[in-house]
Amino acid sequence: MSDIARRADVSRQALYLHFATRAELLIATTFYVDEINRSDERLEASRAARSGVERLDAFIDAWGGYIPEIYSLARAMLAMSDTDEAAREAWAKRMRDMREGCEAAIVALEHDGKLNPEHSRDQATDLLWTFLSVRTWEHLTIDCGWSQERYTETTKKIARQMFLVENGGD
Amino acid sequence: MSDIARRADVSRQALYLHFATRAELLIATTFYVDEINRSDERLEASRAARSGVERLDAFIDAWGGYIPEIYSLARAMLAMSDTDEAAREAWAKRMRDMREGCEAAIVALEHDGKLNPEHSRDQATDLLWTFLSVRTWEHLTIDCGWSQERYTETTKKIARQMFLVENGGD
DNA sequence: CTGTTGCTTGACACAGTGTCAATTGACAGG
DNA sequence: CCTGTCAATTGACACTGTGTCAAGCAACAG
Repeated sequence: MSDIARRADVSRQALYLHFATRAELLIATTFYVDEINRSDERLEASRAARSGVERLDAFIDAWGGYIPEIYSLARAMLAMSDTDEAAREAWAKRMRDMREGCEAAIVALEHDGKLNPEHSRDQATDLLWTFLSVRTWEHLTIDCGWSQERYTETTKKIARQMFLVENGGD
Repeated sequence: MSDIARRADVSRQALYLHFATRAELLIATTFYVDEINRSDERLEASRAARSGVERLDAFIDAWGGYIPEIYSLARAMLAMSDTDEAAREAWAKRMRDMREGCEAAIVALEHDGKLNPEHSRDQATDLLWTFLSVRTWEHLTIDCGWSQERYTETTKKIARQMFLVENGGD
């Protein structure tokens, strides 16, 4: 809080006039960051896609490309979630919203008759949700040293490999 | 530290006679837990496997089954890694060791001529490493509500689906 | 001139980690 | 029996970080 106050050129106590706790400040920051990054517009492309495969690719590009923008904040929120119930719930809600995007992509595949019957809709959604989690991104880019581009391309490839009933195009 | 001391029926200061910092205590605990859980024996089965597919399955069973045993400690280590360099390095080393198990399973597949050429050895290793990470286990079992059994079975299934050149048996 | 608003300074409480000094009790060896 | 050592004890302290509180100040509107 001291660091933030200094960077914002206000007193530490002034922060508490606006945010009751550190967690609350962090949560408010997530909304602000979404706003300046126009997170909703980013996901527009995937909703506009015609085929299921297109939608899957577009969603992976959109969300996968968004993660690096929010990673620092995501880390802070995840760390906060260990001790703060409100932060945990706020982050969980954002992730549930993101899961809906995953589900919509899987449903689009299903609608095209292209969803691999090895996986139910729910299971495919859970798996896609996991591949696109911040932790998975963190592991592949930071621990494995993959570039951002390699991350999105490989994620698209394995998603097609796993979820498509016929391998539809690379 | 107070809590631990109380549970161990010693004074808080006695802990500092044995472990210089909280991080050091945590790191020492990981060695202890490995010892009482005979973590090396668990991975024996996968080394004994004849075919690559068998080895892959055995490794997923062994490591996947070990995660729940160490999860609390892993969480503590991961949280500590945010602030403590020694803890980060200790955890990273354990994970690098685990990655060798992943690589050995992938190499065994490769040796049988069964590794899907879509993925290089390194890439397949990184992906298997990611699927078997504590964070992925955490996401699937805790956030998605999967049972432990479902986690290992599904992980085996997607590993076969992704890494095997011909779908070899379910 | 006055009341309100938003911020300031400066103090404090509380929890947690890590340090230090003095003391105690057990135990082994001369 | 005395003595040194060792491991633990109690009790204090420093330092950091979060959150609270009170008093004061500057700007601004009516």
